[in-house]
Amino acid sequence: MLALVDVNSFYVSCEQVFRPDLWGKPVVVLSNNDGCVIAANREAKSLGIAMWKPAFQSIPLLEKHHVTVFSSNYALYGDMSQRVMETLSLLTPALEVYSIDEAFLDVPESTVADLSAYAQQVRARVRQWTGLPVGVGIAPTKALTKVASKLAKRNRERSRNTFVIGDEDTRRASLQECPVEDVWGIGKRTARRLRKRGVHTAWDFTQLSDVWVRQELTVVGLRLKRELEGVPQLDLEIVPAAKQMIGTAKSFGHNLEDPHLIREALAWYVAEVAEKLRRQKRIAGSMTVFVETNRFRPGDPQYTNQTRVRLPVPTDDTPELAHHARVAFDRIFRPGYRYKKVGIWLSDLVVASAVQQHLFDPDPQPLRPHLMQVIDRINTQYGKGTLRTASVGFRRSQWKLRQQRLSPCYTTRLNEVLEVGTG
DNA sequence: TCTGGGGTCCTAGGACCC
DNA sequence: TCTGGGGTCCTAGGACCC
Repeated sequence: MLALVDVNSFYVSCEQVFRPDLWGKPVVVLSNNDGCVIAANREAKSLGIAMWKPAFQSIPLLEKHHVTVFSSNYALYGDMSQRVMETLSLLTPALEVYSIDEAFLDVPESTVADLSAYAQQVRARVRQWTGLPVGVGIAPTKALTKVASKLAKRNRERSRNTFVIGDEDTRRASLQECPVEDVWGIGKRTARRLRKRGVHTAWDFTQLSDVWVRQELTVVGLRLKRELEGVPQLDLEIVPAAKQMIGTAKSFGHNLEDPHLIREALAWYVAEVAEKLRRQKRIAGSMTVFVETNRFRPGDPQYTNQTRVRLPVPTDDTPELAHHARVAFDRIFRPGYRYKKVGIWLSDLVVASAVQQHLFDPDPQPLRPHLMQVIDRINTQYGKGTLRTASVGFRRSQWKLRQQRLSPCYTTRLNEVLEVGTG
């Protein structure tokens, strides 16, 4: 049996752990750039606050109900996530970290006799050690644990945030209660198609023929059907698979027309992504650079383009990557548009030690890796961008994201640690 | 005025090879 | 008048996840 553990309203709960005065009150967290509401606790949802709506459209409602609003604080959420995962790892023989707030656990043999008790134990332990509330869904396959997890949420009081699909009758009843669009792996588009064919629940989906599912929804759909039937198709991935791409693409605080400013933003993103690459001990063989105008302003002329560059030698060197990124950018930049976003993805990643030198590399620079190490160390200690290439410039305030309601980095910055008043 | 970011997997179709 | 079959690699685009 597998267990899916997920933190309730994860981002909001992280904020509340350090603001206990906010438990029981409506709280939301905004996306990057303070653009949309992306997380809301139950109290906020019950006020009718919609997710993924532009934040400025929700402001009247937020103010009317005195909802507390935070910008996203990924340093905090990332660190809290690690604490949750470490706690869970002590409660299971095998753990897959599935996302920032979810993990699949192999249920220990010794607890199979009383799965509900195990679920409660997991909940209590995470609560005590991290302060965060979690839900637990237990079932024989990953897709079914997802269904169980939904049901655990639907009736929190009765289920105490846990649900077990342990026998055939429960499986059938659970699938019949589960709307097809709530099934893991069935998105909006597919759900619409399925509903047109009279498939309304997860159960209906399992009644379709294999042939049809394979043909219309590819092997992915077929795998899903089996999983819902209780036949495991997806193994626990205990060792996280190496990333195939590493990238970053963030919207600007304001739309930009000036290519010089966009190049500076791109240089900053390159530095971020190169550092990520080095941390994962990988080098990149190619990169994709892309630009986008603001698609939410249909009145503006729209333009998006991307280009892929194969690097002469795979590298993790920031200036080298920045050079190629700039060349790529100049290839796709067109004047006369108001740009919203520039992004870079690195791919063809290989283990750094496996680097194949270019036979005719005109300018091998054996000291560069050391330079990168020094830069990374300084920036870790003194803050991102302390030491940077000149191409990043000094005008970050003209494009950086808006974060007007950022909470302190309680657990990762010494000078922002929570203080307990003395009187 | 203000609408997220970071990923994965799959398929179709074109270019190219022998 | 008639123009193969089998295969790989690459890119673009769609769909999905959290």
